Amino acid sequence: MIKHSRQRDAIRDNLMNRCDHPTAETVYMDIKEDFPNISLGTVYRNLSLLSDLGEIQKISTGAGPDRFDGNINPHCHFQCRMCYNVLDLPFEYPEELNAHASKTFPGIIEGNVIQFFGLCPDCMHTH
Amino acid sequence: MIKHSRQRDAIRDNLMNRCDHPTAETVYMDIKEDFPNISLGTVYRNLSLLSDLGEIQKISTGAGPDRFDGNINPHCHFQCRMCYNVLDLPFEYPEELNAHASKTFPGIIEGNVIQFFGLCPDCMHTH
DNA sequence: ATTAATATCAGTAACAGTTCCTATTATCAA
DNA sequence: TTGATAATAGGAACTGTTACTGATATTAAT
Repeated sequence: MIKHSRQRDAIRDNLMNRCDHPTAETVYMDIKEDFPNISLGTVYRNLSLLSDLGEIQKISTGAGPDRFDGNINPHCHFQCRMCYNVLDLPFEYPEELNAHASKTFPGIIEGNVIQFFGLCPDCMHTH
Repeated sequence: MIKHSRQRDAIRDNLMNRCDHPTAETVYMDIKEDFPNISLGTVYRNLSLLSDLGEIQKISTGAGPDRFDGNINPHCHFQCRMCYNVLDLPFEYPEELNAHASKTFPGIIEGNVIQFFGLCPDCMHTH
């Protein structure tokens, strides 16, 4: 049974009201302004819970810490190989991929993650 | 300047002669049979180097340690959410994705990673 | 409203995976 | 050969994350 908590609300709200893809540490620093005593462990625990509940999305890129996204609509992410920033990709998500892959796979495919990498607009110009 | 090393050869050969997707630890244990004194750090350093050189592929799934793949042909991976095993998906790789994404992205897209998740054939049956 | 049960908390220790450091050894060009 | 230096073994250190603890907050039942 899940009980309400002000800290969890603040974490959810923080993620819903931003368009970037913050790390747990970033969320922690932000929320500290309203909850000076909040613990980093609490942030991790709730980000993990919200992700399990499907309210937010966890993004593991393999470069640096995990990121989190309040937007759970299917979309792709891009990570810059110079600044490691993560951006949304505004192109239409290829919904048919799961069905396509399922045809030749003897297990059960439940979902997929598509990540692009390269140079972000900023790093492309400054380099 | 890169010098030759027997340890690096062994690491490369190990990856090339297997079809699964071992962790650094697994490669380390395997190679220890031929190089009893090899260091885990050496394995990590060379896996990272070979990956940078494009001779092997690093797979970060966000669940458990990174995996490595001696097959650098474009293909997709599947990770089981129960046993965390990583498998190759034998379907035709959607080569056009980069071009598709580039149309609406103001940066430079250099590559992409597609990962599927769900239940592998083994866990599908035993559950 | 009070109470009892317990989910969540803050704080901190522990943990896993990986990288870094140092003195020694192996490789290779001259 | 020999000299320069890349690579090594071994282990310490680091980063990101999870687990543990006793205290606190939330909820349902009285």
